[in-house]
Amino acid sequence: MSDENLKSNFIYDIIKEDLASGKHQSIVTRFPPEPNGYLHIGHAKAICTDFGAAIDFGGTCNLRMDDTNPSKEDTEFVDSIQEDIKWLGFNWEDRLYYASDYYEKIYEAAVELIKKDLAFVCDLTPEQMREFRGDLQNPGKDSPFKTRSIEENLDLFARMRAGEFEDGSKVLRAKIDVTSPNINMRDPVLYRILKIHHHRTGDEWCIYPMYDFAHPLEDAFEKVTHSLCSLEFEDHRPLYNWFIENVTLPAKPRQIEFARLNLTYTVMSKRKLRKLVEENFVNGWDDPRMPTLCGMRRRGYPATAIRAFIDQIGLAKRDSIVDFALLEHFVRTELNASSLRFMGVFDPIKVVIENYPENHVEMMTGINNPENENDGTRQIPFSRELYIERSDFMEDAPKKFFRLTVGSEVRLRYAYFITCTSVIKNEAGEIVELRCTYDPATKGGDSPDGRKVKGTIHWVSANHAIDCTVNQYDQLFTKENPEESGEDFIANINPDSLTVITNVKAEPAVAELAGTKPFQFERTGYFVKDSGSEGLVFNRTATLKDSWAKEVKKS
RNA sequence: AGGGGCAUAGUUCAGCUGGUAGAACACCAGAUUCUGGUUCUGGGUGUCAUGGGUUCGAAUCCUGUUGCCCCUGCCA
Repeated sequence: MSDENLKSNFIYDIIKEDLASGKHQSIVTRFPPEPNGYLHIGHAKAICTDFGAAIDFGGTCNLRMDDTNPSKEDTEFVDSIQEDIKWLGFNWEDRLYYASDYYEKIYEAAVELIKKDLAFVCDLTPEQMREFRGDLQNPGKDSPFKTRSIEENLDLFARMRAGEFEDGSKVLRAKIDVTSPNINMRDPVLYRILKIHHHRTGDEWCIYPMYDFAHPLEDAFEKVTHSLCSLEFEDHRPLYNWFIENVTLPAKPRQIEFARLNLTYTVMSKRKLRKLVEENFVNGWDDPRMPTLCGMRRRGYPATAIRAFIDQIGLAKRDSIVDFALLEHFVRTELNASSLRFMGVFDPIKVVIENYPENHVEMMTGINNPENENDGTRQIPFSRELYIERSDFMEDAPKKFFRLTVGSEVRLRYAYFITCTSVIKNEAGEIVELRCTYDPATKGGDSPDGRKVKGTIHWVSANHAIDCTVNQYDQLFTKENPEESGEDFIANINPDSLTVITNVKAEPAVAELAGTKPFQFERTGYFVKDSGSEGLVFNRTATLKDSWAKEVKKS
């Protein structure tokens, strides 16, 4: 990519500079997820940033499972993570790495620090360590074990590895500065004892390195040049650099932090997402209302839309909340270009065309996708009895209502002009049927006399309609920021985030074509077949923009 | 209170070495349209957090202030 077309952000500025100055000939980045949960749209920002920078500058990006805490991790997640990244369209080729593959080297690094008198084995309990650490106002105090000899530390650390001590009884700590105003520098823990089975190394290890120690080493082993992470690690950077300086390493990576993605009407933290799943506020991690990548995939969001979205939001250091409408914009843009079109009636009223012959059926030709001729056409059966959308008829219609009212003429898409002559109601006063007449000369939807109609509405033939089920998804939360001013986000869950409609009346073509790719129910929205259901079950990906709804809201 | 960060349209971001601000989305108005969709045209809605300073000239440089975020796991 040429420089002019490159997006402008502070990280790209740094990379350009490093390349121009000759500090690096080419760049290496990495995406380092911990395999302890499902990826969400926030991770997509990191993925697009890490892989994207490598692509834009002709470098490489590694995928690295940061599996240093066996108590939380599982192979289930290493599989789903790879699936999601592939789906987004990124390729790590043969560069799939695991922190656990470096355990021996990380151990050696710890030994090197001990030998340099820069690390020691500490017997303080977690509670004691907290006391000794001090707090934001007060400096910490040295551990009484900090004075152990190098030989004793070497011996003790080897025995920690050998499994001689119980979980929590000892840790290895760096000797830095317990009085540092940066709490991360107050002799941080390097290794802890965890007699837990690891999903890859099994029972080979009972001591595991902490993130702060392992991460800079992993980056250096892989000769990562730019290690991109989120803002909360800014305070850890001095520690990151301390390890890079004090351990003998093949490279000196640079950590750069950027702001995470936040989106309106959703939550992004793992803890909160887990709560939604575990307490059944949603139906699993891939529930289409979830901001997880698997959820969005099931919802029908195209990967290309997510990438375009991430591209648009930019990269910076300030905390922000991106408008969900921007994501939807890219989803609609993508889907408008690629979706098949069908007609489906969600809330039917029966229409009888009084002057149309009984038992007669005509086939009308519909265009499958006006944005792409190659998608061809289909045949749609038309007959005397039809269904139209309840909202497409009004008895006392305002002037701007361009749909069906008594005495007005509208076009039935791809069929005829019809005029409503009367309304039939039940005892409760509800409309149960509309009687209409059609103009035979308008077949196909055009009038030979050049007469115009203000509205075009969709329809299905009552006898030919097939029933399908539609999951109508809406925002999971009622507030842009569900945890505004410390509110419990659970209290702001939208009770109407899912509406299931079991008897949507659809044209027959839906049965054969709608399962193959995303489609649009014309005038309604975009849909995909639900991957978790049998039969004709569709998830609403997004509604179409609706300027009439806006008009109604105004008055 | 200590440390680390961040403040530019409603929102997310551009704005390089100083020349009174732009994009996308959102929003408003109109045109086109056999989807009230799409497309097209027009509209900037801003004390560049704030006070002071340097300068002919400051969103850009210096400085004071305020606001917001993060940090006291043997999590990452």
